[in-house]
Amino acid sequence: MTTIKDIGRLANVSIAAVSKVVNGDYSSVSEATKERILKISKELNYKPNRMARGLVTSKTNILGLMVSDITNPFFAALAKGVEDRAGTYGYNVLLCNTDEKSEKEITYVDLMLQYNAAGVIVTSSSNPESEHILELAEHNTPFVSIDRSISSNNYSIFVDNFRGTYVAAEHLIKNGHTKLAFIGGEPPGTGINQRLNGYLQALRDYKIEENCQLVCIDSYHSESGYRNVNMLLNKGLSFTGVVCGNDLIAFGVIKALKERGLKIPEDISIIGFDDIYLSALFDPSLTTIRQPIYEMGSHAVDVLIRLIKGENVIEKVKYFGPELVERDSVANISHKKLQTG
Amino acid sequence: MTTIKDIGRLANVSIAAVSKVVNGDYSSVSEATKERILKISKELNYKPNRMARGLVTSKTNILGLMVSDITNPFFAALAKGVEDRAGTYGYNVLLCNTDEKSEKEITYVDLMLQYNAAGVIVTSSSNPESEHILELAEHNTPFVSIDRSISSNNYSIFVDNFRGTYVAAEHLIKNGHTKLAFIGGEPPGTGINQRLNGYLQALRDYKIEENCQLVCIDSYHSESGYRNVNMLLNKGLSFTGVVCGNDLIAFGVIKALKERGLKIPEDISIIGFDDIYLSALFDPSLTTIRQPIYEMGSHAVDVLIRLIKGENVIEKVKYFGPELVERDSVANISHKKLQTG
DNA sequence: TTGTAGGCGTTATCAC
DNA sequence: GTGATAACGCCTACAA
Repeated sequence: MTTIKDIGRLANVSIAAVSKVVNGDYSSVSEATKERILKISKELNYKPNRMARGLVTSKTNILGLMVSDITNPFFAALAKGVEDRAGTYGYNVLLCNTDEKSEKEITYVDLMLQYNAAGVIVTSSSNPESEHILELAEHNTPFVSIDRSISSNNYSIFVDNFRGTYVAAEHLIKNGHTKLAFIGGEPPGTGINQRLNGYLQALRDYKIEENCQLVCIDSYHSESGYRNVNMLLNKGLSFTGVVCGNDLIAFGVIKALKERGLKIPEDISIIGFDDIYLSALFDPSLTTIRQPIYEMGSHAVDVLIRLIKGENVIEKVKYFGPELVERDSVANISHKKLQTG
Repeated sequence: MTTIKDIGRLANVSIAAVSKVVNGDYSSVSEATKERILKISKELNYKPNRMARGLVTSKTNILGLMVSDITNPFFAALAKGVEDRAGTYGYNVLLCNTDEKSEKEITYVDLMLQYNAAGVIVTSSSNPESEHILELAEHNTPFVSIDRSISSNNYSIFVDNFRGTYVAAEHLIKNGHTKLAFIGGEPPGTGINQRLNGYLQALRDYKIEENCQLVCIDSYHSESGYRNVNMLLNKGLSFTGVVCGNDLIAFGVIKALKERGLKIPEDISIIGFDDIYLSALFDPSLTTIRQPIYEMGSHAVDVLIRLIKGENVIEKVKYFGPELVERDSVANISHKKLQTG
């Protein structure tokens, strides 16, 4: 490990000069010494020790990104958006997979604190408790949350979840569906509640009687969709459409329905949420509510950097618009209804 | 930020005593002072500054994990295996997504070096050049590679890729297929070559004439499968089965075939590689070659920890056995052949 | 333009 | 048992 001391010795200059030059500050060194230092540091393949640097500056250029399930392509896409944007600012991102365990989340918050992360981005978690996230604030480490409310006054980014499922349910209704199931994940802050609420509101607005039995709250994995739709069917409940909490759930639902010989969308229409890249590959390709996740990740970084720099951030909470992506998992059954009605 | 100095002052002891106690070494402190220190450090919510610690010990408990595409559930599963295992050793993992760009890989290697990672795990990359990885070795940071050969003598873990595609092709052949296409990703070290070779060897062993036109090497994304199978079909080439470089490619292939009205597996049989969790959800569920990725990740950590501790590692290269997972994307057409033949 | 020196929070050595 | 104190590598006044 070569240090500025080594370079200084070989270049016959003080470590102060070396420090300046390797940090790109040439303001008070002669051209000659600058060249000498640069040359030698390259020859020795000098790499600054960030531990030492971090010790004195008490800041690093690390951004933490905490996701609850890296296995979900949704979060992978988010990670990409965050990484790309962070790169443009010269920051590196440290991806932390909490696996939906709040103990892991606590560990990672500690880690971020102990390694002096410049800032952190936290995403939704199945665990509604978030006090430990506030530790970041206590230690003056700025953070922004995505699709998760931590406290009443932190910086956060949401997709309009309410509107998303409202549009989803509405889309089904406009296609003639009146018996709609809802299968969602566990409540992560206000996130899933809003999704549930959007669905419920759509039912109300269109004067459709709501049936509590058709509402399932479980987890955000495909197994949840698989399990719950089977449960609904086993109970003998009837429905022609299901609004899913995310695309993975939708995949599970589709799997279960196919196994039972049901056809999608002819027999049952499905609508997802997120629009992960696999949704277009599925058969049928999934009609879903797109979250502009890449953009949300980018924006989170923008906000975080401003916070780090102590600059002003105007919007404390920013909502992104969800967007209906029509593909092949929803059928129009208005015609059918007229026949039978 | 409370430091050991603060605690020392409040507890009326030296920082040396505090340092010992907070590190769990009670060997040379009285019960009384120990209690006092513990109590105060808890009250002040003391967190050791790892920068400072890392500075003096010149080691951290960070393990780097470099993956080429976090969007691929295969790597997400690997990350899980690595994280879980690292946790049992008290190490934290820093997930680096290189996005298949060697510039990013270089950046991350630097980062690992600069932050004194205890060790790093590198995985396959589309980029065959790997000299920059050797920088880790130059700086005495141990590393182990998964499915990628860096140098002739680094510690590495492979799945037997050759055997994997051999078995895949053999499976198709045993089901009566004689015209087999191969669609793989770009050559990541020996990885893809081995996969291609396994396929070729199976053809030879079963006396099936190989047709270069049926071999496509592109990338590991679903688009690659989609694009290449369409190309083969557009060329008017005939084949009844395709061996895919990974499951994502297989998904793309399936998508393309369905769009053309072809039935799977009736018209064309598909076999993947990896067995990501989505393969079971697909329609048809994908017959594939399973890599025990979680176990491979675990093992990589085991090896890495031994290297970090300077312990002896017997197997420099470890091969894991791939496993055929039969599902619904392969049809037996022997019967058909007999009829027509 | 250049160099000296103090200090960041820890660990670890060595007296007491 | 306890406590000074010297590193670790770097940044940054402040002097020269």
